[in-house]
Amino acid sequence: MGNRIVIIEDNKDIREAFTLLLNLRDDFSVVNAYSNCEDALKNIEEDAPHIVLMDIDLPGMSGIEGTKIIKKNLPSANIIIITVFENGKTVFDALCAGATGYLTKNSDRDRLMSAIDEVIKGGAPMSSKIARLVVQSFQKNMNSPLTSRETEILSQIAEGKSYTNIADTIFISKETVKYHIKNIYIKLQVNNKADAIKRANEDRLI
Amino acid sequence: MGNRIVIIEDNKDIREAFTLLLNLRDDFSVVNAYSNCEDALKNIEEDAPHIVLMDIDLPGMSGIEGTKIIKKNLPSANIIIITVFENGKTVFDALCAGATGYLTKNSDRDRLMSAIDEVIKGGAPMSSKIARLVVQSFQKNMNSPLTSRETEILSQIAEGKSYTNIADTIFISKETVKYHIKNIYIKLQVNNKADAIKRANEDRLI
DNA sequence: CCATAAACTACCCAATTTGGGGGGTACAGG
DNA sequence: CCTGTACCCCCCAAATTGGGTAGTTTATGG
Repeated sequence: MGNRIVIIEDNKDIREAFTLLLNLRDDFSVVNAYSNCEDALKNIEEDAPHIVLMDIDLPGMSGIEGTKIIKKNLPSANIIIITVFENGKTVFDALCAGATGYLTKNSDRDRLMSAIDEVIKGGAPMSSKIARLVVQSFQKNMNSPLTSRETEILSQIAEGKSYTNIADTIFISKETVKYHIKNIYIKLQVNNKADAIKRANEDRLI
Repeated sequence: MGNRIVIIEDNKDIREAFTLLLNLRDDFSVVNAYSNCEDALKNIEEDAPHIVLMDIDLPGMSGIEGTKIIKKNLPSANIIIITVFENGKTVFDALCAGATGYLTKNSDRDRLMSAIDEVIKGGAPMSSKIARLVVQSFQKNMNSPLTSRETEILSQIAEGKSYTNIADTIFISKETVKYHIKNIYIKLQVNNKADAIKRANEDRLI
């Protein structure tokens, strides 16, 4: 029951260190180690990895692009990103692309091992800061200037509904919907739907 | 430097077991343990906890409602949910309410300790299944019927932009935007914005 | 090399939506 | 009693939307 592992990392030293380290475990088997996504993709179906350790900053295609394509061609692969990047955009791009875990490169060797174990057990290993970023992305603004009715209506605006449609779903008149939207626009200092939705997302109002 | 901890858990045995266990550590100090949110909220500012261990299924106000109010009154508090629920809705409601961590009740005592350590270090401890749920919530559909241009335009529709606005931001004519939207509607089998956005969210197209 | 898909542009039309301006009632909490 | 919130109604002009039809160009793959 050796778990098949593929490594994609352009730094030769790191690549070889990972390979040696992981092969020490008899339930792990590094089937291939590549220096770029293009080469890895040529063999991804034959390699049939359960787990891919993926760098982001690679020559040619980025690890995020590579993640998308691997998940398309081999959806069962669990991809763990290992990178120096810990800014929000990169993290969320990687997760959207289909990454299962996200470790920063300061993680020690034990953490790498335990991350793979976690993935096998159905988890999603992340470095502390990354996990906090991810969790914070769900949190709503606790000091919204909007009333609950206004928030409710703004949510539906963000779903693309028309005033008429909103009125029908929350059982008030269209005129009342307009009344609330006018107040929302005043409070958010905007004067159209798009800007209101933008503010709502920026300020986590919905 | 004792980290102030408050426990909110209606089961007396668990509440007392947690209290005893945590007080074994000299860097932890359980300042109070309550059986419901209402009582806890009366003293939350004097208790001034760094960390709150919170059950969800409580008499009176739920732990999720309680989390919202605590985060409103004491935003610096880090709330760790400890519960039997591991369904998606409950998890996301808790995170939206402001929870920093989420453990299921089958977690062992060491996990409880390490979770608190993680929170103090700036992390967001989650049980394996929960972390996977959270990470999966970001993943896009790899088999979208839409072309990349269509996806791009649908995203902007979902941001509440008008055709004109979209046309200007991606430097194509308004007529071309209309052309793409017609095709999007055909592919998604809808005939208006709201339904398209709904389908896009259901099928994780954007 | 040809077929196909994708991206692009254009014009027509009717119905709906939107944003802004008024005006009002009712109820709850400080 | 006053303020905030929620509710409802009218008017208006401009913009948006959805649907139809009719093309060009570019790139990719069989």
